[in-house]
Amino acid sequence: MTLRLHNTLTAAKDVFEPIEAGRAGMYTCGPTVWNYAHAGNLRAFLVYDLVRRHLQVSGYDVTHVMNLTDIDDRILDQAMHAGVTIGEYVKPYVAAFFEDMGALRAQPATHYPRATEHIPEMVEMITELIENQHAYVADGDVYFRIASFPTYGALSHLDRGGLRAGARIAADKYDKESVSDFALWKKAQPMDDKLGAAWDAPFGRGRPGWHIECSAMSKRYLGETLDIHAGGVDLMFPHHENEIAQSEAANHKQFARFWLHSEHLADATGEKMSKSAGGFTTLRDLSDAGHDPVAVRFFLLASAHYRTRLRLSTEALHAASEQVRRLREFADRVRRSAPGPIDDDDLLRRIGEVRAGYREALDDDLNLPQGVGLVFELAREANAAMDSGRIGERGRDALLQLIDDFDAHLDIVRSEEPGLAQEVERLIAEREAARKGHDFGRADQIREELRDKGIALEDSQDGVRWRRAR
RNA sequence: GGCGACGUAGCCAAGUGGCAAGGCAGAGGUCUGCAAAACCUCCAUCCCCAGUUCGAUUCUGGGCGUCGCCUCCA
Repeated sequence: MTLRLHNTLTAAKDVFEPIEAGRAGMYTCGPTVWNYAHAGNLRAFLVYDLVRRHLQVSGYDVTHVMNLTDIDDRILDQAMHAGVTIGEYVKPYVAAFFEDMGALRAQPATHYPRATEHIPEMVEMITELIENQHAYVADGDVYFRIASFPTYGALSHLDRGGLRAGARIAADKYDKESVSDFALWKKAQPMDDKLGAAWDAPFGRGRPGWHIECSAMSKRYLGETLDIHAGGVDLMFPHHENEIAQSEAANHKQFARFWLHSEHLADATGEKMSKSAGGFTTLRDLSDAGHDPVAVRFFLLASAHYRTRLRLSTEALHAASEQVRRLREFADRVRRSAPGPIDDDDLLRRIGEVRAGYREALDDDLNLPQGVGLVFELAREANAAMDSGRIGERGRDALLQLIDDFDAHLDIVRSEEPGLAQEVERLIAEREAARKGHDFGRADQIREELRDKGIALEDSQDGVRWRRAR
């Protein structure tokens, strides 16, 4: 089986081959911690998690680096208004980011480098770029000279001539050779020292531009050529294009072999969710509205392929939460099943088919939605088999393996149900006694009491089952 | 203006040159003390028009619509 990933660089699904056999180095653009991450940011971060998990499933030893941008114009503005240093300003948002990632069950990255902790690496790279004529100093600022990098635009397939010059910047505000030259270093402004946002450098005191951090930090942790670089589509231009220019101009080596870009999450009106546009939804908002973070995870990851736009809606979130519930219920039932010595070759064959199909779907550019569709199909068949006792040891074991397969990506089943609290157990026993005595009034009353505590009871042939419910 | 993507059921969506996955919602059943869960059944002429083809939802062209990027952005 071969893993194929859609590579923006070639605009095709390429077979993934790492530089070093068995190892994969992945750099992913993390959050700018100027605010809470919104659901669209989280989608991108979960896509990184999916890539990383599937690489692991495929047998790679993955080094995953995700940067934290803890200095940029927005942070500077906000810190100034709040009258604190950027370090102080950013702190709660960094904490919130890790909380969110934990709640969403994203595997922690290997490294979370912060821009402000890697200034020397950036200064070094900028120095190199100035020395080899790819960058120049202009009135204390340092710019990358795009004219010196002929393949600029190759990633986003943008023709430089077609760019609408000066659309968003006042061309006369800067001393640039060309309007599209971008800043590597910004001269310190009067307030910067007070904000803790200025560093000394051979080319003058100041702070780094946005793009240089990724080039410098990825090199520090993963070397000059990355196996995979991932980010949201909106970073493709100019951010990733600039990273390529900086890194390749400084290192004289290909920067990244695979570029993966995840599509946007749209809001209910169908428009891209963005912080600057105002209306955006955070994980906290969703939790407050009663959505389980794990259901949010499933929604963001499994309801649509990562390269298609996905629209956030209450109905879609509810659907995701039902899907999670069904898969958990299914896994729980398989675990509890006590199969006999039964010939279940047909079921076994189907499980084999679905496991292979699931793997194939994921190998085909991480098509988790398709894989999940297969899983649901099989869950129905397997539930029917269990309903009628047509499941044997081997079928049960194969189902457990399948559950492990999909949970390696979804991570919605494991570490569930910590064990019956004694009080719950006592109430269930009391209710069972009442039912035996045909005191259904008391039995229903107990079930209601437990429901109020968030415990749902289900009477089945194998006894009473319980689960957490909202 | 330049570049690009998308349009599949009430909703979210996968997919293929040959009878259109899956989930949610809905309807009807089976099971159950009642429920729940599970299972069964039902629920789509794939935006429109041409063309290529034995055959098009899939390929080509045109149209309509929605959205993204074009130096804040995941």
